[in-house]
This record gives sequence, C-alpha cells and structure tokens, in this order.
Amino acid sequence: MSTQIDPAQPVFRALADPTRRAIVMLLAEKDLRVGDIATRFEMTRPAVAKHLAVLKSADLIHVSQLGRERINHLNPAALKAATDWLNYFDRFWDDRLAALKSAVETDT
Amino acid sequence: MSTQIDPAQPVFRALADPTRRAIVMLLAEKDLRVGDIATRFEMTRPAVAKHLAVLKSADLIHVSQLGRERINHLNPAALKAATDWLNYFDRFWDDRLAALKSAVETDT
DNA sequence: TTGACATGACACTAAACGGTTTCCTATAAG
DNA sequence: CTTATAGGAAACCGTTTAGTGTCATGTCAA
Repeated sequence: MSTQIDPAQPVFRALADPTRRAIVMLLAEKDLRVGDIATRFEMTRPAVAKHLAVLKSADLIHVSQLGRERINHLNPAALKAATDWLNYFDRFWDDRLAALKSAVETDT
Repeated sequence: MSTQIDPAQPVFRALADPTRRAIVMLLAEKDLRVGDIATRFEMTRPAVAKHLAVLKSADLIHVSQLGRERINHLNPAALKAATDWLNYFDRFWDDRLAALKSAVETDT
C-alpha cells in the first residue's frame, strides 16, 4: 500500500494537465525549444518550463542541447505505460456488457 | 482559450491519482459500495467518496441505489476518450515520421 | 567587447487537492 | 420503538500545483 511501484503513475500524472497534453501534441509534430512553446500559449516561459520538467520526469520528452538552445523532442515510447494500463480494460468492454445483459435477463 | 472542450480531460484528470486507478481496477472485477471500497484502503470513507465523485464526474462509474445502499459500477466505455487520445501517437511510435516530415517541409 | 538572446533557478502566491473529523438523514433489523 | 448500518455533506487543514516576476548565466553575433 505504501510503496507504489506503478510505472504508469508518472505518465498519467503528466497527462492530467491539458496544457501538458497540448505540449505533447506540439512536440509530436516538431521538436521545439522552451521559448517556441511559450509563444504558442498564453503563459510565461517559466510556466512552460515547469510543465516540461513534469513531462521530462515521466520520460515523455528528451532534451538535447545545441549551443545555448535546448531542443525538446517527444519520446512516444513512454506513452506505452499508460496504454498498457488502459488496454487491461479492453476485455471488460465486452464482458461487462454481456454481464449486464444476462443480469437483465435473469432479473425478469 | 477559455472554453475547454476536450472530452479526454476529465478522464485523464481522474486517472492521474493512483488510488482512483486502483478503485477502477477493483470495480472492474466487482460492483462495490463506498464502504466496501474504503475497507480495502488505508483511508476513511469520505476520502473514498471524494475519489468516487471525481470518477463519477468523468463518467467512469455509474451508481445505482438499492434501498440505503449505493452500488458503484464501472463504465469502461468512458475510458475510450483516453485511449483515443493516446492512439493518435501510434503513428509516432517506432519510427520518427515527424522527423522525416519536418525534413521534407524544410527542404521546400 | 558589448549586447541581445535562450534558458535555468528562485522566491512567492492563489487555488486546487487529498485527506480528516464531525454531524445529519434514511433505511434495515431486533 | 430503538438501534445499528450505509452514506451524504460540510467545515477544516496541510501540501502540492500552476502560475507569476525577477535575476543570474552562458552563448551567439556585431
């Protein structure tokens, strides 16, 4: 209970914020610097930098330094932890519908 | 900017908390009352009730009242909003199509 | 060298979050 | 009727979060 070793936790935590999901979308199309991202949002650069830090801690983005510039690029593989967790419920999709159906039938 | 119309937002927000994901797991196997869930966590019942409220607001669980009992059952279909969002990145997964694309664009 | 630019690093604030305690209502059971 | 059970609701609290402004630093260009 106390020690939580869920690989999906940092990813879900990072994706919980709409701004961070938008950043992920942006980086999917093009590698960007912090300043580039900041201009696309009504938000200061430090605010964006904090969001990037959260995404980095979830390994969702990697950074490569080029002189004074730091290029952020998406690491889509890190999304797998979240998709794996969600895929677990695929089997309940049909199963639960079947259970509901039989419950309704036995109820009558 | 002000109006947020992302169907995945409430779902991702609900799944960001490890306790709530654990509750979703529990409800996938069995319908449970608030008290039943509370006994499985080191947490008071009102705390669990709050988590359930968040899950409800994301339409992840439905409630049916039976006398004084309120049965919570999972609505796996609501997870689709999150999976849909994540599936968008499938095309970025193994190879860097984005890099190729941007290379082609800058070439022109 | 001087200046502009890109960014990191703080310190700070308001609001949200996760949790508790307490109390109230409604239903089931003895 | 009385009591135990199930749960809703509100008030409260410490911590985290998302944002701001400010400043220091390193690098590119003139």
